[in-house]
Amino acid sequence: MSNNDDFKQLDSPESTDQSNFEFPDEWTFDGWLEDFPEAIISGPIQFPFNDSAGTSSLLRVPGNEVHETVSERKEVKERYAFKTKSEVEILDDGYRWRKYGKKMVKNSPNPRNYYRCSVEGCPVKKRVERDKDDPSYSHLLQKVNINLQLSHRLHRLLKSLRAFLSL
DNA sequence: CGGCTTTGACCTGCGC
DNA sequence: GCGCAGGTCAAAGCCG
Repeated sequence: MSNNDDFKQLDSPESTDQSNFEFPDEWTFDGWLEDFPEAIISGPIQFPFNDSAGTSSLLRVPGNEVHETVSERKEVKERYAFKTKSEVEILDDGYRWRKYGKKMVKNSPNPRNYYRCSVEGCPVKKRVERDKDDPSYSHLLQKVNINLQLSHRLHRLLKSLRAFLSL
């Protein structure tokens, strides 16, 4: 599987509203945490690259199954995982989030919070959990259908990634 | 009053 | 089948 080809399939609509989106200064991205079990199980592909926030990493977490055609891939719920450093639980990423659940999870002193996009018809969900070792970090796992709108943040990360890969 | 959070209950998948 | 853990639901309450 070619990583570059894979990402070329992720064409998301870019509305006028989204095009001017900028990262808040408080967002910093760090390297991927090795101990994020879900990503490791799914077979992570890591793409290090730079953007305006400094050295960054984006981890795409594909489904366990390999889908060879575009139509098959469109049925897959894509997941994106981040580690962000911020005291703020919900960053302004252009979505309106509604919290729908909170659970204590095994092997972590911190609860995991579940959010869904509160705009009608918007299928995006995310999970946010504080790092057990450094509470100033949050793990964020975002689920989005690839043939629907990506978040502003993902969109920009993907753009940076494409630029990096095309060098 | 509308939109949100809270929180216990419920559902589901998985390992044994 | 059973128990556990993760994910979701939905009623109640809060707040601007």
